[in-house]
Amino acid sequence: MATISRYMNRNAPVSQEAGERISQVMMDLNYTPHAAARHLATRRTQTIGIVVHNIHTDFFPPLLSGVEQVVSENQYNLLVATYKASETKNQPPLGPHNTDGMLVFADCLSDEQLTQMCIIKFPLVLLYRTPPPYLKIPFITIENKAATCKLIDHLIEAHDRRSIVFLRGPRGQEDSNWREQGYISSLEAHGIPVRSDLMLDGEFRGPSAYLSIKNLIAKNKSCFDAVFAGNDDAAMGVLTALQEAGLRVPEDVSVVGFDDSRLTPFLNPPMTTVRAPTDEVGRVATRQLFNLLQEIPVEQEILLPTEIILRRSCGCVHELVPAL
Amino acid sequence: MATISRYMNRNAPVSQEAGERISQVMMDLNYTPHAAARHLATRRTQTIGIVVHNIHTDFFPPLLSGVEQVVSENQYNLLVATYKASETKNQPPLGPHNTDGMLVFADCLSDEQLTQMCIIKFPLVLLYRTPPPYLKIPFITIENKAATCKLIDHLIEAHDRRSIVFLRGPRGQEDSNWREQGYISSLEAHGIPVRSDLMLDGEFRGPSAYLSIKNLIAKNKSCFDAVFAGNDDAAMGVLTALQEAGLRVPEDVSVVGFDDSRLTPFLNPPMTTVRAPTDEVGRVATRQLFNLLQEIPVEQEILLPTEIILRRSCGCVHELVPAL
DNA sequence: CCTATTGAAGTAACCGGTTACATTAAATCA
DNA sequence: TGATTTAATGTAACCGGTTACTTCAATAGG
Repeated sequence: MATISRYMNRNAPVSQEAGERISQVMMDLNYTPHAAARHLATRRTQTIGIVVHNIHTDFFPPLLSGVEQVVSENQYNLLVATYKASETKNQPPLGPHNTDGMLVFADCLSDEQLTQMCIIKFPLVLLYRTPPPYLKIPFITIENKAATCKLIDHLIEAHDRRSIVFLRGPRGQEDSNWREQGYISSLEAHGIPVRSDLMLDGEFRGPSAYLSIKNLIAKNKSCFDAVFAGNDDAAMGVLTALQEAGLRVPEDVSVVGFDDSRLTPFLNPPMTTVRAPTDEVGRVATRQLFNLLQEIPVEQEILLPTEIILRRSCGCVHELVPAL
Repeated sequence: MATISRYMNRNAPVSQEAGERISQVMMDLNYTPHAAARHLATRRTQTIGIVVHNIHTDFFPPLLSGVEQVVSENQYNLLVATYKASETKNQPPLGPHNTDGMLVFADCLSDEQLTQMCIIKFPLVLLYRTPPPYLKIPFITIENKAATCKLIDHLIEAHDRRSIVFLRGPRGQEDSNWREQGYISSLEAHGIPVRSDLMLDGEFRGPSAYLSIKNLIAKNKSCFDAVFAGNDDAAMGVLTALQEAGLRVPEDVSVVGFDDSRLTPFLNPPMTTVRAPTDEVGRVATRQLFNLLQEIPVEQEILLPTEIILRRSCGCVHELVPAL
């Protein structure tokens, strides 16, 4: 038995002959080692987990895809769970009991839950959020504020927009706050007053954004000339609401998003947005996590750059054909 | 120890007092049971797996999302792996050793691999494929042929298209074959000859579709007046190629897709396509798998209906605003 | 030639739960 | 009241591997 184990793990010498017999018998019996037994004995699950809010918005696929890529390169398994601490009293479905480490998206886990996991030294990497100040957890974020600021600058300077609606993301999500800061600082830099009646909920989702814009239009159709949608998903909802109201994009209203998700160049009109390297976030974060697992020192903080992408929805002439 | 186990699994009476002590201590110690130990003892992993080709195309998110929903309703874990038997010699990353059952997308696993798993009675449900005739594995498919046929009928009858390009999906994927059958039978029903020079590779992916159309245009710009793209992803590639060549959609060329993925109504022009209940496939399949796990008899074969959705890309007037 | 080292394989404890079986006390029954 | 059932708990084997420790033979070193 021990020899077999040593053969399979190649962690001690095994005679040629024994090796051949083992591999022969393994073939004959169609043997695969029982993962649970191995996990139990080694205390390693060869599995990492990722906790996200949901899977079906355009935002997650590239993230998951990046994660999955690195995970399979490392011959690990990937457990995917949807969970949001603020919406349930259940324990998180993933943790030390079934994974070796975890990627945590934004506010899926509460500060207390993170603290618990830190106490037991459970390897974590945070995506799109910073840890509470008393915890040392590596995290990956993207440049939100500067990009948003530039985008708003562009609306103001290039397209002479002054009444720019800002759609917030979900409360408690840092990206949303930074984008708000960028919005405000751009307005202030241009001496434009920040109007709270133009700052609405969007929740980074189409339906919610749609409703916000629809309500705004119901109150006063011409009180705004541009919309920063929060993200691309919300931007789609904005387009719908504007179209319903007979407002033209970009002639009457400029619309800009965030993420540069795969479909933005195909929208009508093609959407001006901020390119965020979502798949790269997934890859980098997963590599960080694997480093943690091997106790290789990791950078505490990684900030990935973003870049504004001008297309037609802000008012720019845009003759480029969508890239694939 | 046994009492604790019984308390946690509630499968034998435990005194009130003992129960309280246990739960108290569990809180104090911040105890979570070790999944691997449990798996080893019970021979159940409380985990199901899904094998797909990749995650990042628009097709998979709704599928995964549907699966994940049912999985978490059942308090199970979900292992996600990308794998394609035809592209590697490695063993599949998922199987009896780490899951209780598996969902298998299309041709991710080979017939031999399926056979192996059947021999050991490993619960499987197939997505978008039928099992080889000698295996009894429940499967979920969608109505491909009739829908494609109707869509081609529509191009011919409503828009007077005669030279309709057909972009194939990946070889070995049944959906693609059925769609081809639908295409052919519609042409035949209208007495239009089936031209092999109009049947090109698309692989259900944008870049591939783009190249096929680009090549075709290079040969003869006006040899076709419509494109059935195979799926929506490919349709996006088609749009790009046409746009580059200065061909207008739908005036010069009608373009239609398949799937009705989330973005199709937002494309420019909004895409005529076939609505496939992808998330429902995920849910239904997962429910089937859970039935198998509990040895509840399941339907061997489930065929979900599809429905054609007319928008502007085929030439129909389309005033509806995209729904969210 | 004797000892130290190395290669290969065996032995058994251990990982952390589950569960069949045994035990004991309390409750029910005739 | 004694016999039987039921509730609650204890005991220990077991799930299927890993690995520290041991054994033994072959080889190298002095």
